[in-house]
Amino acid sequence: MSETKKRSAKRDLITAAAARVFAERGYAQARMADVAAELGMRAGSLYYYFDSKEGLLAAAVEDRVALAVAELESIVASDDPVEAKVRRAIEAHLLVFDEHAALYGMFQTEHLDGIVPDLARAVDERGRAYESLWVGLIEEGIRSGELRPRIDPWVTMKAIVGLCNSTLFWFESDGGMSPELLAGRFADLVLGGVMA
Amino acid sequence: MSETKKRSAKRDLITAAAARVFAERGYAQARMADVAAELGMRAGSLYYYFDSKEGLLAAAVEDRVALAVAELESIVASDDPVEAKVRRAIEAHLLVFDEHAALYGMFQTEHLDGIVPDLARAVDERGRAYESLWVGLIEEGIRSGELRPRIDPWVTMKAIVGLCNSTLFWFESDGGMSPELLAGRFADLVLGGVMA
Amino acid sequence: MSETKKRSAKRDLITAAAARVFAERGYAQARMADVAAELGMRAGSLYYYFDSKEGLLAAAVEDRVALAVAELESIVASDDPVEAKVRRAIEAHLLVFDEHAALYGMFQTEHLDGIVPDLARAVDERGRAYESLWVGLIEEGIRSGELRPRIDPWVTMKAIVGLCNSTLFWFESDGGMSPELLAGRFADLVLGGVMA
Amino acid sequence: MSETKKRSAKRDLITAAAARVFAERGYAQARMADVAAELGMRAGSLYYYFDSKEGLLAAAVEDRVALAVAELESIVASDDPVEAKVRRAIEAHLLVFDEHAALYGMFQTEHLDGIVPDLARAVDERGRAYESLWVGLIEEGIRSGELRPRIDPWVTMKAIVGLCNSTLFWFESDGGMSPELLAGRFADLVLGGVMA
DNA sequence: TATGAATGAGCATTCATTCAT
DNA sequence: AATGAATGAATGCTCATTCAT
Repeated sequence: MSETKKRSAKRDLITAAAARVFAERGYAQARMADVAAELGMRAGSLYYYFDSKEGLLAAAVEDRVALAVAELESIVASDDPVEAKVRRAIEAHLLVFDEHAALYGMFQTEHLDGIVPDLARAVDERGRAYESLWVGLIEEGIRSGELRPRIDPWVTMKAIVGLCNSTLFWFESDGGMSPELLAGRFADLVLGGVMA
Repeated sequence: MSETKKRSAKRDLITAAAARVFAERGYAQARMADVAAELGMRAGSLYYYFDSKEGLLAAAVEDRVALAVAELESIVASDDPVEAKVRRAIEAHLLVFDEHAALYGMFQTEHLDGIVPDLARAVDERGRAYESLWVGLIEEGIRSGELRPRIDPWVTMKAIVGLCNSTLFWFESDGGMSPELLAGRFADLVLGGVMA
Repeated sequence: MSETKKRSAKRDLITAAAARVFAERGYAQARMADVAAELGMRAGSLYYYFDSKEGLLAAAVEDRVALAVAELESIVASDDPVEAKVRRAIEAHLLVFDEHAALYGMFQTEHLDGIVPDLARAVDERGRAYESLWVGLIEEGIRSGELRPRIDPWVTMKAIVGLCNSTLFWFESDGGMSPELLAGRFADLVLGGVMA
Repeated sequence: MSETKKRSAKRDLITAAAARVFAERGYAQARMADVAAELGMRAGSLYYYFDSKEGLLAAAVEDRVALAVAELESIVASDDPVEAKVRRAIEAHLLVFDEHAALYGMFQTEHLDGIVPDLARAVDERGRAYESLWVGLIEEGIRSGELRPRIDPWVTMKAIVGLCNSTLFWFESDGGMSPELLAGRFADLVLGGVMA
């Protein structure tokens, strides 16, 4: 049991390192030796914990995908007005990204379907679920009169999610601005636009 | 001259094919044989036109990067009101992306600095120039009173550009919606927000 | 006939260029394009004159190998005293080398048996004939009492020929010393040694 | 430490095999697979010990070049009469060649400057040092009256060194004659010539 | 006669993976 | 649990060679 725990802890260390390395250099450019070096180990040793590079990628990704969906689910289900929900959802999105930037970066930048098709499919499904929740939220706002009746819920969702996702390519929370503040600005833009 | 033209035309065919293949599978996963096959050729033949895989990537990218910057430049320099400029700029962005989706996709999804550092640097510079133009446009709007005085020009620029860039991951113009229409929706969102 | 002559003349130009290029870069490192460039042509054009790179090598070598043997033959057959014959033979050797340095350089420096076995065998035979003539000359000198009775004819031959051959690695007649002068010094050394 | 020793020992085995293969087939014609096969390994495995084919060549050559120079240095510095020094130097030359024929063969027969310029330069310098020692020895003999005053030290050096070097192309100590015996004959020739 | 274009075989090199220790 | 060593498949690249024009 203690052995098992130690092994599991080490696995976590490795997946974390892998997520970092994969995100930084790209999955294809990253070598197993790079991941191992990050941990002061040798490439061969990783195979004591994982079957393959793809397996390592899968493990690095698998557990953490569910988080964002669950969070958004609870936000949507709450009794807040839609405006508040949108604000909270955007903030939640950026906070998750901020914490797991390396991980989510891989979803955007890697051609995972050519590498780990099963995993890619699973991730895709999660993504669709996430998008559905957003669409539902927007439709709720339109129905309740809080959002403009003429906006296209699906396009709007794509815009908001795309906007949030794009932070992966440039935002670093240690760069002066907090993710919460950035989320506020984004929400302002999305809700009220820039026109005077 | 005719020979030169033919050669140049073939080079263009190859770079186009390369951009497609690189964008689809990712630069690292793409084999020279894939690019060649796209043209009914064999891998070795590509070396008659290009020195290396990296050279092919560079050629595929190089010439076309300047376009977007030039276009935005002329839009910003025009006499339109800022609102119209923003609308036109967003539309121009999406139109360029629609036409060269494969190409611009690579900028987002590949870790080019690890592969072709010089090219990556050059592309980066263009990107910064593009962003500067947007920031200038937003500041102009604030000064003229057309845009809200409290918005942060840089963050707003990042939001708009990120929003437009994110279409690379999902938008296909043959999917029912024209890029012009999508651009209009995006401009509505950016300018006026979603609140009723 | 005129056509044939022109073709033959061109073939000679090509073999000369090939000998030069092969000797300079080594047969394996030399590309057909290098040989062609030496003549302001393209690689493919050489195949109008020669079947293959090996054929080109063979042609470059073939005709000229007989020269040295024939010359030495006539020297040995003459009525001069052995000392004079040795002097003349050494000079002839260096003169041939000086004129066809590129060509003979290839015999020494290339692993021709791994590349053109038939040619290598033919060249080898010529070489043995050449050596036999030298051995005969030395034996003649011993018999006649002109050369020391205790020297080993074969080893002596190897020494003399090796000595002459070694000039290929350093001697250039435009470097200040004439091949005739060098031959004289070599003959002095071979005949009388260096001891006071 | 033991690990390091084992690794180093293996590296030596590989460089030895490489020297053999390179000398036999020529560097360009030799495949990494050939070198590996000589050791019962596969080509890829060599890269665990060396960076590249060129690196392997460099390693094969590097350490062993200094030997001959050092040996000649000590001979020249001794108190023997010049005649004895010359005899010893020739013998040393042939003995080194006999032991490392494969290695030194490459210096003569490969166009190393086109392949590993740095290494070629380094080897060249050693060669010049070696020649300088010989020239010095000959000048010493002339000054002391042991050698003829009229001989040209540099040409004489080239002759002696060239003579010794030429053995690389034919001499094999298991062919009946010992290198020591051959060296003796060469010294007789060099010192006293062949004339009766 | 010469060339531009294309080919395909060959080879160096990389790297995930295995395995005895 | 980890490593050093070895492997083999994959792939970029070179270059002799072919051939239609």
